[in-house]
Amino acid sequence: MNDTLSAVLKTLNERQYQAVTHNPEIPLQILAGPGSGKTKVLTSRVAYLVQEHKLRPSDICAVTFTNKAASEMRERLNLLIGEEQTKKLRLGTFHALCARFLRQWGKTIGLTDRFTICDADESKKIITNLLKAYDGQLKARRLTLQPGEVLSSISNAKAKGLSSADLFAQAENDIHQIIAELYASYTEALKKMNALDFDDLLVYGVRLYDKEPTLAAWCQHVLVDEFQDTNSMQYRLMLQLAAIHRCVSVVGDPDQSIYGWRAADVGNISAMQKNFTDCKQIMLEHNYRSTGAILGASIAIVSQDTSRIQKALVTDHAQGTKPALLTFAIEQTEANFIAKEIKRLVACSGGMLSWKDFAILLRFNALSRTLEAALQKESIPNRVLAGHKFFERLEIKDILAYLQLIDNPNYVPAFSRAINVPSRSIGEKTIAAVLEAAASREKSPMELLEGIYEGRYPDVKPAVKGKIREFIPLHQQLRTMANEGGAVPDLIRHIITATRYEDHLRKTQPDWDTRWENVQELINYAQQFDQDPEDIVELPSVEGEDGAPETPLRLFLQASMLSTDTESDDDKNKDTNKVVLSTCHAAKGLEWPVVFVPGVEQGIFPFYRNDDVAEERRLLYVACTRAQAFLYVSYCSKRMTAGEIKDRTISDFISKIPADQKKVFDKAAPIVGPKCIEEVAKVLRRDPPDTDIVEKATKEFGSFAPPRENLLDPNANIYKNTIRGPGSHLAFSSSRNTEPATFQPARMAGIASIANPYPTRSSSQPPPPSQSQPQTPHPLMAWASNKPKSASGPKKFRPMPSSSQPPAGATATLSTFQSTSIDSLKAMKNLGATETAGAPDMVALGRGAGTKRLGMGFSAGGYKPPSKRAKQE
DNA sequence: TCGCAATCCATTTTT
DNA sequence: TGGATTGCGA
Repeated sequence: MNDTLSAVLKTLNERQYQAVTHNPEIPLQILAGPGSGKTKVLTSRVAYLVQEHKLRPSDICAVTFTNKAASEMRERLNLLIGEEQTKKLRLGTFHALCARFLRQWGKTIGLTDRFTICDADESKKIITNLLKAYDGQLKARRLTLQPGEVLSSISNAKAKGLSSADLFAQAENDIHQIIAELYASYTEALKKMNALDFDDLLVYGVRLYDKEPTLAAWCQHVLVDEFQDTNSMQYRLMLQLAAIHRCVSVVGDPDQSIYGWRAADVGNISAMQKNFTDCKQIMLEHNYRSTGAILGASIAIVSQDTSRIQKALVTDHAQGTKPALLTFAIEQTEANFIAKEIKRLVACSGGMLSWKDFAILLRFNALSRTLEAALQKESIPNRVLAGHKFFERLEIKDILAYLQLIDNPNYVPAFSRAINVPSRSIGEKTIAAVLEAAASREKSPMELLEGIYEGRYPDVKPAVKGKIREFIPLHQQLRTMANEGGAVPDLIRHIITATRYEDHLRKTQPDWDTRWENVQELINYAQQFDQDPEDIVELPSVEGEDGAPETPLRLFLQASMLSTDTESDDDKNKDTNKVVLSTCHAAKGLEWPVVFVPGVEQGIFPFYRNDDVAEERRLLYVACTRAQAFLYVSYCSKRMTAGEIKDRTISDFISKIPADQKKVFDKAAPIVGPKCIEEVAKVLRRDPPDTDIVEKATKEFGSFAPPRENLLDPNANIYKNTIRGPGSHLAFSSSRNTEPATFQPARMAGIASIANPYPTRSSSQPPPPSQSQPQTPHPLMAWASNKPKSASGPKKFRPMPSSSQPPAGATATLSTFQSTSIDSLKAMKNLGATETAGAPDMVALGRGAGTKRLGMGFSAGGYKPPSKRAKQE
């Protein structure tokens, strides 16, 4: 066992240690509450298996729920067992692992190795086309059927292992029957174009091991993270992988099961106990993340679920600040409050908290609009987690379509897209004609076009021959390049040159410049991928059944299709100091010192379209348990819904908390004084801020008191009575009635800027004293002096001027690391870490409040929120 | 086939 | 309210 691992083992509590070192031969279930260090345990267990039990990494299969979790695990393991070993692990999502297995052994069940992975968008398009055949029938019966509906029904069926015949047999009405029929024709369509959708990866994976169980012989140990969110196909896969050696470790938390809508089945936890009768269960109930008060409130919420398995959750942390439960008149007020409150906490903490320490967690993405606007208005840098994904952007899909088509000329979605990009005046009609003609000759659409081009086949009805003069030779060239093992970046460059893609973007897209940058980023990604391909470890080969050697192109396409969050492997985003806006779902597994959960209203929590109320409750629980030190739950009495302002009521999840537990929330935002901050520093394991700064700021601020009155009045100046002294001119600007700002000259430049956390946008206000202390800019200066952007100002993210970077050599001290973070592992490894005195490293506050969505992750500059058409088609 | 304008519609979560 | 879809004319 190496030093790093033994150092980590020493940091574990008894239960954690027990879990890590548990006999590998005996199946293990770890039920781990939020913040109980489950990832640490799982990772350490892998390391332990390798180092103590001498398992070969290539014989270990570790499954995560997201790619992000996989790369986080990979990163931790790099430190624990070294990159060399980590690379050999079979680590990834079920989907990614299955893709790998199927490439290798797919022939066993009649798949070709050339299959294309079809993403949800493309699936939807296929369904939309198939649905057309039912137009008349549906209309006649006055029924409507959305493609999305059909798709999710099919997806659900697949996740449960139901065939179209099964679905048909179960059908209770016409709609069900039609869906079952569509399922059948969809399956056939995919088969014809040699494509697998996401669910198919699992379905065929299971089929593979059903047919050939020995193919799992390599697998000495299976580990599954987020086990409560596995669906029945995934569970079956786990069983199959474990069938031979029966060594399994899973980690999960039934309270955090929030993917039922994706056919996840918590029942797998008890199913596992039946399948492995000797299964050992270890509970991790010690929370290292949150204060007692936050845990108390969270438990008060989740324990309303009477069917829930009782589980304790304890913490060593202080009770801390009570979570706030706030009411607002309307969403704008709520959003404005949150923005101001973020600034207040940054100020009151003397800069110990910075933008990146705040998260606003939402039930659904659309709620972010008001908040983005409010943050923007306050010049608070922010980013939307998830949002639009890089690989879903129009310009990226255009290029990918060409690449997919080279790899698989039968893949209709790629064909339909590439053929008319840039526009060759080949529309829907023509494409339909080509597809039909191709089908009748049993050729791929590309083969047919080549035939037409060479005059071997007659042209189709809307003539196409003249329009493909350049397209066909281009395609042939690309195919040759690819077959000869050409590098993907070269292929892409060839595509964009030959199609004059840049011109095309310029002509068709208003924001062509950022799109063009994204294309460049795609090339970069491909380049990087070429040098450092994942999946290099061979799976055992099967006589005569192995897949063809992977071309760089195929590996690239597979990774692209399966990659959702590209940001994780992109370091650029890691150190961005921004407030995070995220859905509650996407926040799973993450934590922040301060968390806001707005919109806790009936209809949103629980979401009105979800029948599974218990799941919605757990979702709120997940959101609340992300918070380390401060938690704000809020709701509005009115909210704009469906274009109309409607009355709203507080969520049952809050109002139905039994009376004796009601005190878990405070009806007002907390008073954040020096003592509170000291406690927070402890919880966050950070150095407390300079008491001088806090004291001075406190004085200037009066009481550090939050707004306490009349939140229900949309025009209320909620800060009016709580901020005194120089701060009093800082009228809270709600939507309309901004009080006239009477400026009081700053007394001392440095302090004034601290005391002025709420700069108004009023034109009567002179510019803040920003240049006053260039040598030692106070942390708070950055935002305090951050001039509001003009209303129509550029939305682009501007990189920080180098002058505001942290001073060279400023390294975080050991104590600032959070105990279980990657950083701390690095720290343990790198014991030479420099200690730096004093100054909190908060200088790097971002300027310019550009919203940057994380999903794209590639270009550091210039992402614009997706425009209407960005969504492509 | 494409671009613009009128119209309609209604707010989820993601591998 | 904004956005997405549909329908029309060039």
